Amino acid sequence: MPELPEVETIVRGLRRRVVGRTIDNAEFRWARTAKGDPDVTVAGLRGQRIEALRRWGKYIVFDLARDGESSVLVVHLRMTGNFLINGEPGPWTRAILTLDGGMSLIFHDIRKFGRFEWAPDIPPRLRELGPEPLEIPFEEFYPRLKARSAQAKAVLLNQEFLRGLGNIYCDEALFRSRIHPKTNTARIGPTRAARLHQAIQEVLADAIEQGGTTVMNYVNSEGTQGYFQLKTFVYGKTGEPCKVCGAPIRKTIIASRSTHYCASCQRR
DNA sequence: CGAGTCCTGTGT
DNA sequence: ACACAGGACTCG
Repeated sequence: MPELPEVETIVRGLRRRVVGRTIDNAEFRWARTAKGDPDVTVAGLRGQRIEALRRWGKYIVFDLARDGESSVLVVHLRMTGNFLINGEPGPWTRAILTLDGGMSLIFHDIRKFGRFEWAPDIPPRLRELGPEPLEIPFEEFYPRLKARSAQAKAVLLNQEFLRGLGNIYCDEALFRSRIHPKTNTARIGPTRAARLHQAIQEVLADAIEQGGTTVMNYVNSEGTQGYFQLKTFVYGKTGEPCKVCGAPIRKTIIASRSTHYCASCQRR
């Protein structure tokens, strides 16, 4: 479920509740949720004060401090991960962070793909990711786009190009900018590139404003059902009429991911 | 590049 | 029974 807007929503929901608190204990009910040795991770997290909480692409970064030493807890929710504040542990609970003041963070993750990594600092792999899509100016975006020579959908999905876009928002941004997902990025001129840059920013901003996009059972950090949802134009709309022109939305596979587009609005 | 892997749940 | 799902990593 989570792409940049969903992660941003979760981080905003958690931040005011956890910053300034101390991790009294950590528990992994699914050992592989911890990257490396779970016991080492637990020992590393105990007694850490949460100094700040931020988002890095689709990652959640807890900035920690203990005895004057800083470190980070990096969490990736992958497909089905989520945090519940003060929730009851259940069959899909993979990790629990017990904070001071009688507070707990339950990590709920049906598919067990989510990962917790405790490290001295932001790992190199994260530093090598591309810029934040909501922060990159067009003057930087355009040459970056032109420097690639691959299908637009594959480029947008690549976290080394921009960090945080996932399958839904790639399809939606391409639709909004009327660019066919198979267009080679090296052949996108300044006009279309500007539309794409703006579409990316708009669709992410819209989604964040609405608390993300719910496909299946999205439950926010407070444990209540998500009520708003971004309306998608193409994602998951295969066969339905395009909301702009009425042509049926098509589905294909690009970079081994399902890709939705309107063949009439998005010409090659 | 694509294919396989990690996983469980849902829909056909 | 089988395809498919918001993601990312490893391998050939």
